[in-house]
Amino acid sequence: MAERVPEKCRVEDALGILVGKWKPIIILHLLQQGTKRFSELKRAMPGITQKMLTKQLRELEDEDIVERVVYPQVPPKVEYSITAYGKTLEPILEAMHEWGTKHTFHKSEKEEQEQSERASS
Amino acid sequence: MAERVPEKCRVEDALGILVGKWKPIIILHLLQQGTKRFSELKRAMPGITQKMLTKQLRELEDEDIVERVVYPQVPPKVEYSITAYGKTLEPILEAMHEWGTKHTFHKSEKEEQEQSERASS
DNA sequence: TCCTTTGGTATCTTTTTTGATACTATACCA
DNA sequence: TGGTATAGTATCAAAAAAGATACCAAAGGA
Repeated sequence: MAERVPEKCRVEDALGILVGKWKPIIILHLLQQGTKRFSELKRAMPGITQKMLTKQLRELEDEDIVERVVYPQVPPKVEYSITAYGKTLEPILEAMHEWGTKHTFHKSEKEEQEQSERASS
Repeated sequence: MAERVPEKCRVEDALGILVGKWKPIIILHLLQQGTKRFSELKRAMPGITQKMLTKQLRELEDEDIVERVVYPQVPPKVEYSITAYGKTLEPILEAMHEWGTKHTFHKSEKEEQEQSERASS
């Protein structure tokens, strides 16, 4: 791709949305499991605090990745789902998962190699 | 892709390598410009501190993404380049750049829409 | 002799993220 | 009357990331 006017780097924009200890997990979960309510998400992610989950969901909502629907009930019911736009993230996540899988393998290979080097010296 | 044994999510592994305020910039720069010495990298990224650049480069080196070559000279000369393995990150970065570009557009569209909504109410 | 250059390291401070904990409203149920 | 469930918010503390600044070695040049 020869670009005569070098466009600004937008990698960070994508990164900004995926980053955070919980965001990829939340997105993946909603992509794979469909609509979920708050408490279901929370139960599905052991270790996350309410505050964190709320915050991450709000940020994803602001970016139009996640949709939030409130049912006027008591006790409250709020459902979250991935927007059509949010689904466009899927290829990136898949590419990252694939690369990550290879990387895990690559790292363990490298470690073995280093160990045998140490052993023979 | 029907997976019977659900593999562990590796998105985070990829994310871990790309994340950091400067890493994508460094990787992209080295991918596009080839081998560079430390001072060239630093000059190319206004705002980065020496400490940060060193740290990020070390981490990328540890992950086998970047190679570091020291020339025994005074004053020192150290060259950095992307490894063959590091080049496998390119498709991800490209996908992210592409998505990020669309996202920038999407956001500005949304804002315009919200503004006209406010105006008509 | 002193200054410059390069590629760092060592400390300290500030900012940003993340986590822990307590608290709230309100319908329903026993 | 008291307890439960849901989806939060508010406050404070801890940890992690980033930034500012000072320092170092040793060759070469003025």
